[in-house]
Amino acid sequence: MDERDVRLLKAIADLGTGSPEKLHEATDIPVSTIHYRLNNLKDDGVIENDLYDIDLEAFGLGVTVVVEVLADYSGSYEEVGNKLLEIEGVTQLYFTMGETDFIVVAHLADSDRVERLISDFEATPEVERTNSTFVISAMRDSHRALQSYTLETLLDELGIED
Amino acid sequence: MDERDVRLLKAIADLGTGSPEKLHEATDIPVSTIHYRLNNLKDDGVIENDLYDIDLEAFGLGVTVVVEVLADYSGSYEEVGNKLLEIEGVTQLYFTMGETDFIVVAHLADSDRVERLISDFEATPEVERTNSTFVISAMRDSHRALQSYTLETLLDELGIED
DNA sequence: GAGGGTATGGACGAACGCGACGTGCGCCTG
DNA sequence: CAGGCGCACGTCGCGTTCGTCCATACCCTC
Repeated sequence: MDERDVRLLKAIADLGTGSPEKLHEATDIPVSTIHYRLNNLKDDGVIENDLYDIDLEAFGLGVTVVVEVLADYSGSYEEVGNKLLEIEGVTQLYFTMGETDFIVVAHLADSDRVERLISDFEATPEVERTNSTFVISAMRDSHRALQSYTLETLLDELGIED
Repeated sequence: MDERDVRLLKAIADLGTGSPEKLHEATDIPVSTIHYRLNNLKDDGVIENDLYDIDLEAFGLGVTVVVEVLADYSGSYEEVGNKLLEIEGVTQLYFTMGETDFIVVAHLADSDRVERLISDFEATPEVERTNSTFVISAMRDSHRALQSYTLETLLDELGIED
């Protein structure tokens, strides 16, 4: 995996499309080369399916951390949240009820990077305290939430008659 | 949104493809209707992009919960984890270091369903205690982890020369 | 039974997937 | 250093698939 692969994958993530033509426009990589690269990435298991889900482990972001963030959001929580969103590696950001204010899931290259992540958090003035938990194994880390449901349950819970 | 829409979206999630032909095989919905339906879902904002990311709020799974699970995994943690994975609504499951054993992110239809989720957890013999946190606002809930990085950082952290 | 929304089938042009082939570059070997 | 080999990249072309348009059929509702 080299720079071009990374640019390609990032373009897919940013644009939200797998269209070779669009990716060409964004990356300047010739369309045929995009095919060539994507095929290799599929063979290598970095790309998992037609939806371009990425195996973060294979890609090189194998470290997952869950961070609880306590913050003083005397302004609005959105304001603080947006600052946290700008920190690199933050994949999920939840504003929550209860003891902690934000819960963050981050995907990082290695455990050394966790340090930087935390110091990025602490460098945000509104952040008062953080509490990080290392993930040993991500047994499921999917955005395809519907997978975990049966069709019946979905119809049921959404109140749809057959 | 009706049964067919749900079947379509679930097929996309299960198969990991957006190919109309494959979806037709899986759902028995005519190809032209698949086009018709998917277009409507895009217009309605349920499907967000070419990667078929789903707006869970628009879909009807607008409630997010983060649950810490304490378990007795005298067997293997995989064994317990696999049981937890079977519980409907579990989108992410992390086996972690530290005080808690598992951290779960779940997407549910409404807050009533949280009750059932928790009782599903508690019904698992190995589970000793759970601690759930409601999400007020999911400020980012993306699987496209690369979005949060700049190209430079990615290259840097993966140790790729330009 | 008239009319709006919804669903389906067919047909056509456009886009895509993929294999075949050509080129350039580095590296080994004689 | 010449020649040969292999890999990565790019170009071309063809068969397939996709997406859209239009015409028709369905089905409630009034």
